[in-house]
Amino acid sequence: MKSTKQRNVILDIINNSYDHLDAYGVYEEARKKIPNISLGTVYRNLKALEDANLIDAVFDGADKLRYDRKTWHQHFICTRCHKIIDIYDLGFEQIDAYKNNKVMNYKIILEGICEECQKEE
Amino acid sequence: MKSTKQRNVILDIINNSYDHLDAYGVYEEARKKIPNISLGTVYRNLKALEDANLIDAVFDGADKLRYDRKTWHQHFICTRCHKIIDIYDLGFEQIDAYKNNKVMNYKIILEGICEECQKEE
DNA sequence: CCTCTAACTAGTAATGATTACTATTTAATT
DNA sequence: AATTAAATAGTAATCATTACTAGTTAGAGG
Repeated sequence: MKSTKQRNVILDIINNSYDHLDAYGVYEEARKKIPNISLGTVYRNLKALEDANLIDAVFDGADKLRYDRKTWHQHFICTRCHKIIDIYDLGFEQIDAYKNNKVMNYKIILEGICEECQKEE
Repeated sequence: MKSTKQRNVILDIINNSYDHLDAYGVYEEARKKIPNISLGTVYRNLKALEDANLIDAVFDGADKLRYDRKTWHQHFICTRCHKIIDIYDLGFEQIDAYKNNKVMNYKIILEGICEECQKEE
């Protein structure tokens, strides 16, 4: 992976933001540094950085992917407004009630390489 | 919510499938019962059924929403082929290694109504 | 340094999942 | 049975994302 000005700016934006930006939000931020950066470049790099495990992608529960720094934390997602709230201090015993947010459901998603894909390596 | 033939068929398909169908997959199944059912009807009802908490939506990690019955379970999602595997017996102590699948990451997503949205009620 | 080339970029067009729209039909209440 | 709000089929539109193309650049090897 080559190190380009565009890629570095994008990684920087994600690493310094707590806003769970979507691709267009990253694009808007990036234009402040590189005014003629292309939206396609933003999408391509977000995907490349995610594949390289340098950033995380979070689905907002509605219709869009949002991007997030790698610092270990979990998420609370509001099913009404689709706001994403970071959780740093989640103990399993508190899954049912997280602070003042009404938890209706929780999902534990394991991500990795399935057996079949491992065989193909 | 009115009870229609279309809605009942769609709910039935989800409740009797272990395939994590996407909207188009549900559409194809539904057409076996109602040949001229409209794709828009499928989308509208999937969303309505999800809002009514009768079915679940799962993001496949790539680009599509898939629908799932409400039976309590968790998911393993392959980051390579985006296969979704049901997990019924997840203990927290085994999060790091789930059967023969290589778990690279896990996400705990709490879903509910955030403080601000609660105030608006 | 200089050359070379694979990887990258900007800009634009295309794709594909999802939503919106419209005229018609239907569930279910009075 | 009459009424009507909600639902439907079919189609058009939207919008997030990806693909394409011609030109540019990072960085490896001489």
